[in-house]
Amino acid sequence: MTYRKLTIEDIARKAGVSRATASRVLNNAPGVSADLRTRVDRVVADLGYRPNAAARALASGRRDALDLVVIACHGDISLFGAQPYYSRVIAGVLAALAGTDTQLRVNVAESADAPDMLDRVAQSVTAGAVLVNVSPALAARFHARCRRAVSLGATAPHVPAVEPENSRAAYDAISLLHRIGCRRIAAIHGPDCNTCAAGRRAGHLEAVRELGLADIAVDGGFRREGGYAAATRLLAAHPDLDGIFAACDMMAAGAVQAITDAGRRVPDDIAVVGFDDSAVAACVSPPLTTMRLPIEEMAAAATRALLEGAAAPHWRRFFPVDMVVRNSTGPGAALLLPPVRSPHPVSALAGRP
Amino acid sequence: MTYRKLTIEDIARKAGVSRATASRVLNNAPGVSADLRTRVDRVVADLGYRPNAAARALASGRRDALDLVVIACHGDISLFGAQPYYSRVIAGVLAALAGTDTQLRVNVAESADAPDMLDRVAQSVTAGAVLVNVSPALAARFHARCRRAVSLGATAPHVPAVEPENSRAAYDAISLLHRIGCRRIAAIHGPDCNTCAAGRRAGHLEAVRELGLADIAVDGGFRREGGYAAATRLLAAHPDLDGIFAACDMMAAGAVQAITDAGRRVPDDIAVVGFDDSAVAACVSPPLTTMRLPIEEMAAAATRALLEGAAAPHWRRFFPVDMVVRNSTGPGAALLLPPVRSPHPVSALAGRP
DNA sequence: GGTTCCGCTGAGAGCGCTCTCGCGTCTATG
DNA sequence: CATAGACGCGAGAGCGCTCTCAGCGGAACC
Repeated sequence: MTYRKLTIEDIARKAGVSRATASRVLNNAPGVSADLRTRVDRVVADLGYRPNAAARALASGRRDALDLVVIACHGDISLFGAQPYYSRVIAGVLAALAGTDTQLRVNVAESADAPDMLDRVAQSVTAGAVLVNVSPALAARFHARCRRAVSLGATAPHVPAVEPENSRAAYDAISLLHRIGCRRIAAIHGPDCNTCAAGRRAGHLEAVRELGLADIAVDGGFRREGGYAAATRLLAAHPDLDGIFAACDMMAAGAVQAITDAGRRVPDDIAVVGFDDSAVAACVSPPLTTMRLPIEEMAAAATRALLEGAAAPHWRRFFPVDMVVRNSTGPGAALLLPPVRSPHPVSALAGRP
Repeated sequence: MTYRKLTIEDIARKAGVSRATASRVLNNAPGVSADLRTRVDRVVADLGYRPNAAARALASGRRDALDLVVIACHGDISLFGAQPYYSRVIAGVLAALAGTDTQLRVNVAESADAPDMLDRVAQSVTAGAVLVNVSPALAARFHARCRRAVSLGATAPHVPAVEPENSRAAYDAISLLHRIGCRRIAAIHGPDCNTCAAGRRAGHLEAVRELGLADIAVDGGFRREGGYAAATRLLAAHPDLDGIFAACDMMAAGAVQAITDAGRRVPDDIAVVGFDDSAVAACVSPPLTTMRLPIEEMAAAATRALLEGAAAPHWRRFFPVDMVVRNSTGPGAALLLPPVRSPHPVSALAGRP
């Protein structure tokens, strides 16, 4: 099957119009008579013509692609496959992109290669970029070069962002543990270089301060095995532990396993709260009480802001993180009222990382 | 900060060479003196120049991007976020792409829009496309237009493919259930339009035939809720059920939940085997015995074949699916020898879908 | 010294598209 | 009836790059 490459020239010739008119029809631009428009449309349909994206991008300066930029901590690119988080981000972006015939490009780099990768992406003119876990400094530089960027999560002040209330949510989670009676609460955090992990850590510290708890915290690397190892260590160091807050569900799942393996019970001996409300949360036994991060919605909002060009430098959209009470915090937790929220939950946290 | 767009012209001028020479240096083409080469390289580094991808693609006809093409069943694009499968595919592709400065484009469409999307992707010349769950007919058409495509999973005969032994693995899973004593075994399958689901269904049917089982099968849509609903129905219809094979771990997790909610025990009353060995498998209680699909490795292999241009029409690479025995099949299963495998496990299955 | 060959370089013609600009036609206006 | 404006259309100049081809100087050979 010889499938000769069609160009707009072919279409124009076949339809008996100029290249310019054909282009106008293809782009739904005004200033074409209905007659010619249908004629061109038919030829396009008959021949199955598709404009060449590269040529279009070059000529127009616009791009048909939106970039997702993810920086992996410590070169841990494999986290991308292990964490449900990222596929949920992609799902959200794709949902917002559906029907726009804008394509999604996925760029993942380790922190070491991050500046290089960001420069490359910034240079290629795109519909925009959704930045995931890009440090504030790099995000700022990126945004300075290519104005079309939105950060998923807290970042530099003048970079537009979609932010979950990480800090607030972590505070709420620990507050819940406290209210069901836990007094010796530990936190298993994500890696330092992860911006979300930092926000959750801040919330933990605030809870420690306000509730008069000891600051017991370890890093679980956002992985199940890390959560298992962290909980094992915590259990050994603090035999009186009665509550664990994990900064993601995968780590919480590992922690539950470690607790069980150590011969303790969840939630009777130790209550556990996870974070994300990912697919695993409901699969764990007992099912995890967790903080529902609206990842898909946030990613979709960031994408839409980019497509609509609505993302001015200080544009910001905050997403509440709701508590999903399941069994890992015991039967009592469900009966408790949700923690009291201020009307503008975020203002209280302004200035926090 | 005024960040004027650099072109190769700027580089050439600044380095005192022609555009052609600058281009040669940028592409590591031979025929440039070491002197000029270093001069150009330094200017590029100093100015932080990045060639424009669109212009490069247009001029060379090559593309710096590799496409991942996913067709979602029944318009169920949200499965992308709910199934760990897809992020593992992406992780595998990204791993193979690391260091090649080829970018990944993700294209997801519902079955209804599939022909349209495939045409668009086929038209834009790319480094190649990894086809996930594209029907054999569409894959064949796609491959006819753009020779650079590899299917992940069984497909049309002359489309290159990386195939897991789905059928064999499903057979092995059910055979395990049979060997630990299950006699009333049901299967929870994926949606018909999913090619992997079809392979697993074929293996189930073979097991039914060879082991003399009843053909009890329902569709669980590759989702946890679907698995829960399916198991609930199965339990009601077949009170004597003692084994369940689920075509993915998410459905298996749902099934375990349903069994527990129905007051039966896993594995004591009903043994369960999942598929994929995804992140949830280990989180479920009891942890799932499952078939480990080397998704990342397969995706990486497909990607490498594309990059190296090794994917001739009949190119094929088969991946064995190993059994991971955990507790959902009881303590006895671990003691059983793995099922006997023929030396070339796939040849026996040749001609199967 | 003349010829050949070879390695390095630059000029220039596109790649397929968009978009400005100007021309011609057609309708409202004074 | 002349003029202005609006509208539809085509010509043509790029977008930033690659790649062929011709030229040029120097080494090798007769």
